[in-house]
Amino acid sequence: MAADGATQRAACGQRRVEGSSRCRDCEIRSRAFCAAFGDAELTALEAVIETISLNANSEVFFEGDTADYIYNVNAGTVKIFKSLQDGRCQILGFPVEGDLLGYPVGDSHTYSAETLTPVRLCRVSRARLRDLASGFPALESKLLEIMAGELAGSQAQMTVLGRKSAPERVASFLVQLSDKSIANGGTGASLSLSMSRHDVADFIGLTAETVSRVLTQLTRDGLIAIPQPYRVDLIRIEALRDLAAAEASI
Amino acid sequence: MAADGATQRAACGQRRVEGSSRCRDCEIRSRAFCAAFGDAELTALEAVIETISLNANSEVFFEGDTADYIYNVNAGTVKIFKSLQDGRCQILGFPVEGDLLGYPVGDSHTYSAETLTPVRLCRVSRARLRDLASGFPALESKLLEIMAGELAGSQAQMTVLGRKSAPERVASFLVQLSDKSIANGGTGASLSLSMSRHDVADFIGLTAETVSRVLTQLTRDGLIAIPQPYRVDLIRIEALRDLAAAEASI
DNA sequence: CGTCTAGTTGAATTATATCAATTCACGTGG
DNA sequence: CCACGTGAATTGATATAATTCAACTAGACG
Repeated sequence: MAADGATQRAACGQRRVEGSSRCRDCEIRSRAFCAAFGDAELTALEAVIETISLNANSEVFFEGDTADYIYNVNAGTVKIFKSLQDGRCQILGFPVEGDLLGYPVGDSHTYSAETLTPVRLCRVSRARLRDLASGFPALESKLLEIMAGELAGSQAQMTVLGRKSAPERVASFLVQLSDKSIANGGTGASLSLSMSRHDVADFIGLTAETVSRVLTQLTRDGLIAIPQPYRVDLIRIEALRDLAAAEASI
Repeated sequence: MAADGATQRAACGQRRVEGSSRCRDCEIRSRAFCAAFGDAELTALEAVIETISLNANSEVFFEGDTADYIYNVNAGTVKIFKSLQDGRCQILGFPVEGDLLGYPVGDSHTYSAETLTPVRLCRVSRARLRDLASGFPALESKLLEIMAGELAGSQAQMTVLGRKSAPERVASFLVQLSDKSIANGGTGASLSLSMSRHDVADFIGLTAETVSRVLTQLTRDGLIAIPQPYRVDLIRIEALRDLAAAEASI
């Protein structure tokens, strides 16, 4: 469904820059950093933003690249990850619509970003954004809020990676996707995955085989159902939450 | 050296509030968020900050507590961590002098904080800080910069926890401490640990026994020396870096 | 001088990784 | 429309890194 084979290099032709967009009409603006801008400032924002379309499996940027731009995901799913020398990979997250890609601080990107599905992005020059920000303190507030949210998420994921068992990790991952789906207006009961088992494994610190085994076991136990490989129905979501939430309930 | 036995609850008497401090004379101001304030604004800051002294092994706050204050570590070492229901623990970091404790966003603390050594803290009411911030946009910039640094650190640690072997984890930890020591003006060759083997284990996702075994092996291999349990000399630091840096060198 | 805790070391266990077939889903081309 | 080929997912057998359980050692402190 999502992956279509060869991880072909994103030729320039694949990266269609579609010119300035009309932020006024943007459906996800309220969820993105652009929410910081009032109607009055939108014109300035529109002049600075470009929309880009990418195929599945194309890179957006690499770790270490000069960070001239930051991006907002408009549609589709991206994976952001760090690579080790011998090919090991740690996926840091799966940004979707409304999520920020790249950080407003620092000279170079601290992770690589690659699309999992066809993706539409808004691209903003960091230099221009900085110019804008000087006039709108609300923007830095919003960015601070976003970064704090990401930091809290990273720390929760550190707990998953450092201290949870394989079934707990898988359950945590599913519950997390479910919550995100609910936040975006879905029911959270039926998930459409846009990443492979291997990507799931690289996110929660396991191997693809172990992820597969755990999913099979969860299916046998009646906690989930997998009608198609890229679809997961959460049947007994409270049981999944219990498994995931080895966390102390505050 | 650091731990002195029972994790006694911090009685109120141990939390000595010493009143307002003179930020002007603060030696670590340049390294803390207060660096955002110019000489002119320091008076306002001084009126809002309180200095607090804590014994070793006292809690600063718990995960879930209402976050009325944020803190700056002035001296000593703190551990910040998340707990699971059954007692498992993931340590997120070991803030030292100049580091921020608690985040300027969100209603409650997302982790617990406990001192490892005697600690001096600056405490600022978040409400008052917010008032100050409205006048000084530089403060939010500084906080954004700090949060971005912490986020990058968390993501690096995710890679350690998700994808590295036990020796690589220990080496990563030692190199990280060494770099921090260098950044603070030390040589980075001789480390004074303020945390137990168990705390190290809870930070890098291992058990205390495994940490101990790896340290013994690194000693046998001549990469480090451990003259006292809480002191580690890095003998062949390049070899340690190689071991730690399974990371792709950009 | 004895007690207590942290640390180290050893032996046995186990969860997960690794290696190796199958099976499955899906797009392609006949 | 169906056979085929391809990559992903699943399943099984085995290996192994790290944990667990347990004993022992060494400082620290009363």
